[in-house]
Amino acid sequence: MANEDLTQIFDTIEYPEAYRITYLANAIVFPAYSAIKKDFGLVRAEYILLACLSHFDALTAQDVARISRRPRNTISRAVHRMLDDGYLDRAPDPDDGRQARLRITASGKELHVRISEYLRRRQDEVLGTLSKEERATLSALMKKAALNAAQLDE
Amino acid sequence: MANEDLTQIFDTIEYPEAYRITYLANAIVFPAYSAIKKDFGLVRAEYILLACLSHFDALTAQDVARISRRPRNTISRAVHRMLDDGYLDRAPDPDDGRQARLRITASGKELHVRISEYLRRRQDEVLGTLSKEERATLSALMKKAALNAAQLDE
DNA sequence: CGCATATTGTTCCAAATGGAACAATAAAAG
DNA sequence: CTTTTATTGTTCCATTTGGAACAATATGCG
Repeated sequence: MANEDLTQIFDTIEYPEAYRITYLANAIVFPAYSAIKKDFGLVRAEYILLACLSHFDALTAQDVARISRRPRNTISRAVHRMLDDGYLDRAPDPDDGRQARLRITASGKELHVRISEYLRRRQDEVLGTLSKEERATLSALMKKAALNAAQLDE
Repeated sequence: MANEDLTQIFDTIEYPEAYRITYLANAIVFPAYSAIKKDFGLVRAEYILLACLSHFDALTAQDVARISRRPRNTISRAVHRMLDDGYLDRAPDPDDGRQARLRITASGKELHVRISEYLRRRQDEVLGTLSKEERATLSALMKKAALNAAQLDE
């Protein structure tokens, strides 16, 4: 250790892009996640659920699992808690007895708006050194890769 | 659900860059992580430990915790398991009785090389649609942001 | 139709996780 | 020097996590 530069690994690691991506993800999500847990008592699967349902009309638990790449049972538990707390509504799908359609309630939406602020703020801090153009470029390239990733595993 | 486009959220989410970053991180890390756990029986903190020690001469457990943004106790446990398995060496710091200097062994390094392959391969799949120039641009911008993030919390 | 196979949501259980408190050591303050 | 304050690594404990098995329903195929 000593006072070596702890960031040299950004260049020496065998998978530099993957490392930087996960590093950035951690840098954004961990502090925001801690604050959200502390201030609202929500675990990650729960605010992911809110986020998904805020941007789609109605989803099944399975949809949320796919979108968020989390195991179904994690989502299942989150659904129960959010139902109990009144942030979600659930209605059986008339065409398929196995699945249920989930919708966010007004109070769920309101909670999501408050939580998004935490993530948006931390995102802006982490990306604060990029110029407007750099940030737009980064964003566009990440979208391209993310669309590819989404397609890879479908 | 229906067959709506599950990727529309990339554009509608309140924190688009943060969302894309974590989405990409998940897309790369989750499959690789599962495979590593299955094939080598290592949990995440353990291969993170290997990765850190493969790229620094000697680190304390605390250094690793800082580099990887994980709680100290998680790292502490990983250190014990890796010591037992012979992937690490530990020596008390002569100048500071509280800390111990960790080094990777030859077999630890060998294991790290094999594991990196999983991450590198998945990284290349996910970034496969980017041109060489695009990928270089993405990589450079992420490094800039990551360096900023590293500085933010020190 | 009838039977194999797949999918959805759930429960079970063992393992991983992380906050908090702790002892040991070091550094800072008086 | 003595007394606070900080840091390191560890253990404890409650919570979260995710793989596996499960029942219920749906789909594919003969």
